[in-house]
Amino acid sequence: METEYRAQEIEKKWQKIWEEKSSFRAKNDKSLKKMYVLEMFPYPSGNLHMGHVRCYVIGDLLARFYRMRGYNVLHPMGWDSLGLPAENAAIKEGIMPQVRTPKNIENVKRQMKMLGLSYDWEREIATYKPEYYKWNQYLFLKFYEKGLVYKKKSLVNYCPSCKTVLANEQVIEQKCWRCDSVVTQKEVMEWAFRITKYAEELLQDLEKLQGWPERITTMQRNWIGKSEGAFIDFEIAEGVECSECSRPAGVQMKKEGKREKIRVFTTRIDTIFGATYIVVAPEHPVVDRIVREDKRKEVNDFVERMKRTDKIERTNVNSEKEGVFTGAYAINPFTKRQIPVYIANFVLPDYGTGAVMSVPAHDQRDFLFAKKYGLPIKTVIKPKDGDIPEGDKLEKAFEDYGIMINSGEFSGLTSEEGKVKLAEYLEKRGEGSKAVTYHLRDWGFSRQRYWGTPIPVIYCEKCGEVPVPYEELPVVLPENITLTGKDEAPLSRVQDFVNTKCPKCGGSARREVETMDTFVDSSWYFARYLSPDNDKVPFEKEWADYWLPVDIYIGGPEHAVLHLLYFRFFTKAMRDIGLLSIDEPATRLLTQGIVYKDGFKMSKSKGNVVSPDDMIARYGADSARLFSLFAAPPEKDLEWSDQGIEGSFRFLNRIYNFITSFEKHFGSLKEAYRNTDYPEFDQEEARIFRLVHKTIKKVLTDVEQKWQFNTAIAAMMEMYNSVSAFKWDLNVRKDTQLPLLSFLIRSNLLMLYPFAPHLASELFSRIFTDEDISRIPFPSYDEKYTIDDTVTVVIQVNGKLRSQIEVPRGSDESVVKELALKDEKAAKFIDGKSIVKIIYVKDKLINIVVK
RNA sequence: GCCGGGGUGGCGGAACUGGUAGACGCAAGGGACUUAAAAUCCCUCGUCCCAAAAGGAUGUGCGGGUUCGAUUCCCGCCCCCGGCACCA
Repeated sequence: METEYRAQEIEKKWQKIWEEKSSFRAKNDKSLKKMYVLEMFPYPSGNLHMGHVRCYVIGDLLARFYRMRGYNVLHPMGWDSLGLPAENAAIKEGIMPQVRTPKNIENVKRQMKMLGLSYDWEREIATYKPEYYKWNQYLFLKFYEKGLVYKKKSLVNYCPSCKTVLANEQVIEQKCWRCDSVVTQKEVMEWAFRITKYAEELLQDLEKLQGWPERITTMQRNWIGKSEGAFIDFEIAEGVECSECSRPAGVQMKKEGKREKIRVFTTRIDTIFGATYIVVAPEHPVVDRIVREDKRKEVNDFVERMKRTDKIERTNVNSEKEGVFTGAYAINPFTKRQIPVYIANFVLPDYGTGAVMSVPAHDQRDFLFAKKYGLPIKTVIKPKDGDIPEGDKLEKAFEDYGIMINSGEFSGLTSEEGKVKLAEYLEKRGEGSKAVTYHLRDWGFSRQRYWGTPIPVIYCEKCGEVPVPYEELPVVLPENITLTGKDEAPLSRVQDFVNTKCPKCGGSARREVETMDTFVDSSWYFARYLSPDNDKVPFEKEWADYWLPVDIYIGGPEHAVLHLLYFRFFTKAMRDIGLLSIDEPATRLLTQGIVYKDGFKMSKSKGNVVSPDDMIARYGADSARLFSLFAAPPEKDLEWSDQGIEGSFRFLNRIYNFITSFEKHFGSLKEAYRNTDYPEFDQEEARIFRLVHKTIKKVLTDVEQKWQFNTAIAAMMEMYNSVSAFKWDLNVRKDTQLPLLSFLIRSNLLMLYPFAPHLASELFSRIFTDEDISRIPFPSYDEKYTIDDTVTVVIQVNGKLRSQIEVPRGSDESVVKELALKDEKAAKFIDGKSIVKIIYVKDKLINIVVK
């Protein structure tokens, strides 16, 4: 490619200048209006691809733009550098993550610098460094004190071949991603964050996130899954004997003489008169207490089988619903009838109360179960405008709201009324209450892995579980370890690490050997950028109060309910321990679309990666940046196109050639700059002048308000197409055209700067000044120049476009009407017909309706 | 099944609060320059009718509706993408 525009040379030059001048340092100066632009920090896997590039280029565009708009911009970058890929590479290749990670970071950082991304590198952070993860441990301890961290028993994914726990992401179609063995479930003790404590606030505050895409807040809403209903206590019936062995059903009397109870959760308390059986989860602790002796073996077998069954399979909608009768009966508090208690696979132990009342007439799942096991079906709701067959004649459950029937004194109420009345009734009698449940579960964050943050807890035989004192932080990951991938928790093999002294009694004790989920690291990193070097606190409140919340957060939508939920949770938890005073971490969220290549998401494993290195070598960073922004609106997915980037490259070339063609006038152009009207402009000059103002307006609103970078670029291209077709004659019309051209070029380069900063800086410095464009205000426009004196009015006949005329702006209907009726083209469609009416939209169109 | 988002030329995509559909770019075709090619520049480019032009018809997933006028609003469908999914 032969061209005068030597992108690589120009880019190298400016990157060096920016680096030497530290051009993009954010100022810790509270008197300035601030703008915190943040991109989700990457896992440094070694190489970037165009998917990453797109995200960073969007952030960079905004960061550079807001600097020009006069903001004190914070635009930092760091490395999410703990986690499984490095550990697995270490297992495979024997290179320790401590060695590999800095190398990967170095390369990615090189690529970012080659793209000309304007980060404040002074604030760089890396989560793998003890100086960072020390604060994960600090926050753990603070949360621990607040009761936001606890240990619980839970089911996790486990690979029997690798003898290790796997993260959800590592389970691909129920198989271990590394060895292809079928993953099983294992119940282990693990550490968890009490995120459920914030369920309601996390849900409510979604309202505040007006600057987030609705689909993200909707996904979070669904994930939190609030469900309003009631708890109802069912007493276990006494004295119901087994018909075969005559033994009483289970142990019904507790010590205090109270009866055993099963609490169920329902959203349809209005159907309770139709509850003909109870189903509890096989894991439910009550099962063991109520099971009738003759059923014990059958029940135990079923429970054991369920424990072995894969959780994913068990919770699959299509799985066969099966259950076993426990032999016990419960008393329906409204009908007072004894109804059988079953255990079944489809009742989940950790949702609601782990027990449900079954109303087969009004719940399809219960209906099928009842049919299968021959349980009674009783209709208690009828449609508001019709009748319903008796339960045994139903063909499927009637699930809608309606009118209560067969419901004693409550018959005749609507479902809605019944819900309120029945809950009140129960509450009064102490047999239940209104209740709310959530789908959201606590966040189990223990990982039986090496490359993560050690959990700062010590187990002492005498004192039990003891948190590591703050002054002993960080608990550093030991390096004298060989990673084999065969152990459960690699740290458990490092005796120096495990064996320690109890901080309380000084006796011998053992350290926790599990590490934290890396989502912990990314839940608060946005605040660490504010005080990256502070070794006394995770971040200084002073600066948090100034910089936070993040104004614009950019990243992929795949984090909708993972990172973005944890990130919100941490913000609230940190607020409650006094570290922050904000409720939400980010005001505006931009989720950029995925970059595809050949129909697949661009990724290393698919082997369809387009490297920024190649693109930069061929076209330069500015072309790569421009195309990333031009190809589609930022939120939309995009197919990478090699031809597309060529188009962007051509555009930059044309700008370069156009501007440098005036090289001998550069001196006078600098002096001639002027952005106001000239009475001496001829019509064409005035048109160009106005076009520049219009383009500034378009670019400004597209970037600042609409985040539509593709149309902003299109507007600049349009302007270029017009001005390059214009016959410039700087010799004859020097007095008007020099200032016009100066205005045009200056505006053009300043507008281009956030998109293609190197080229813009280069040409700008050749003509105007060496000053950093970041400090020059973005061009402004004058509204009066964006409005033309004349407008095109469309002539329609019966709504169809027939002709168009130029008229002065603001022309009256009478004037336009006269012109329209005289119009030859339109006349053809009017002649011989009668005019019914005429609609005139000022400065837009005139529609003549004829018959 | 439920919840979101979306269907516009050969392709990526434009279109203000209902008012010229297809901006801008890519690809394609033709031409200029060149010994030739690349690069660059100019022209054409939704579909159909007409030899072509002029002109006309038609056209924003499908079918209806409201309106002088609908890509935009309403009703009923179809399809695609993403998320959740036995949630009681």
